[in-house]
Amino acid sequence: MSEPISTEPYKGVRDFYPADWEQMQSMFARMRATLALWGYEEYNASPLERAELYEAKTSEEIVNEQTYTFIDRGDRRVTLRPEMTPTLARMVANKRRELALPLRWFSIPNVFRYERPQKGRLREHYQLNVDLVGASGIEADIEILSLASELLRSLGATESDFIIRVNSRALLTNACEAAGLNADATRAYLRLLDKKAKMTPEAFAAAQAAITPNDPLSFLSGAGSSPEIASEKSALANTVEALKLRGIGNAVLDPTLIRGFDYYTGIVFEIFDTNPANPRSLFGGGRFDKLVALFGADPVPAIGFGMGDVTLADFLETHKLVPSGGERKPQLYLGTPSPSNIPAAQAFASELRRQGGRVFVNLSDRALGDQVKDAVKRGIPLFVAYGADEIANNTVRMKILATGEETALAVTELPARLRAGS
RNA sequence: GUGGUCGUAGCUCAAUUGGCUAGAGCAUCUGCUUGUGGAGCAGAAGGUUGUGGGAUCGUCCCCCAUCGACCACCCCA
Repeated sequence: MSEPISTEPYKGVRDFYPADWEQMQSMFARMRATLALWGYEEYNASPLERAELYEAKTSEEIVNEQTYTFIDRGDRRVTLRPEMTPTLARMVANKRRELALPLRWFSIPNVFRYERPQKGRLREHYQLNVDLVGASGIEADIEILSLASELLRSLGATESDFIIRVNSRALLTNACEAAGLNADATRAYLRLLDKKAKMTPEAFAAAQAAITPNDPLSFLSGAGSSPEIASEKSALANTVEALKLRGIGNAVLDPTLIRGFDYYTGIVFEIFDTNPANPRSLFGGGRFDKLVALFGADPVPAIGFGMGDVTLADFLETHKLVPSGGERKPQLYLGTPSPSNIPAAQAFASELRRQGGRVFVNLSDRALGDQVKDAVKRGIPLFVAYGADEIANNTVRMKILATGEETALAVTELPARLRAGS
């Protein structure tokens, strides 16, 4: 005998029992409904990708230390996708000539990172990815930011629950260039800036001095500022202003906002929870105009964001916005006075299902009273016994378990009652 | 990858601090109750105390390792 196999899921991943999955699906269903209203189409892909896909542009640390990468039996290096954007870019590049740009696409993939699990962070999570591909310019930026806001609102959040911080990678890299930083120094500076909020001013100043004698941020205005910086700044300000005019008042400029991925080229944004109990970043995104061109295709501008299910669920939890599920549960428990009635009950259930009823048929030999209890425990709202009497008379008694009320019905009336009660 | 807290029944927790057969509530199953309810009563089942070593006359309790969960870093969603 070998060791018994553990029933626990693999470290950092979750099992979804029906109640859990129902909750996930109901969260996703609302997002899908909103996205459909905005004309976004759902796509999907395999979680397996060639490892090279991530080596060019995803952040170095993620690729080196946080991916599941292995060699397959054909000596190919394979990575379990840590994020969806490179897959999207690959798919777009692959069919570049036949796709009608701009694309409004979304997906809800599971993505994988080899990390130490903790609050809001697991080794596998589901991440809504929303992208607008093939449109550059401020109107595309505004649409994506509006949609990000609308998705939270469609889940019940209000503007006071979150804040949208906005910045521009182009602005920062231009400023670094103006300050005389080379590409490596720029990257180091951006990483540093990303941590600024967590550092003391003295520590930040010292770390900055180690990279450059100049303060790149000082080139964002005044004498050192270039025409490119000026135009990017006004575009960013216009974006925030336009959002206000369109009813999104919780967007603010934040010159220290960076985001981790190296592929961002323009606007970047991040949504933060305003609740002091959960002050973390909820999700974010940005513009990645050069990613598609990596595949040798023509450049295609794109902007999008990714929203993880774990942080989103935490957000909904802290704001008491947890969606209720239940739309897919059975409506009717068909009880059988005797096991010998089961074949007839199954046939009756089939007929009810043909007419749209969601029916659960008892398979046990328990007494009818226990079957009623069973229906209550399963949360099935209606109970009908189907036995010799019902078969002989073509009538049933439909019991509403919440109230105890019983109604006598011809069997032909039952489907309409199920549709009415759904 | 670094540091910390914690692992007892399916779940939530006890166990007089190292000393009798590891207990209770909830949940499950059976009976009272063979054509319709959640209650009640009676009963049953459920444990190698995460796992493996060690120290001790003796361990759920102490030590080491390991696995897992949680928390803070790192990084990020």
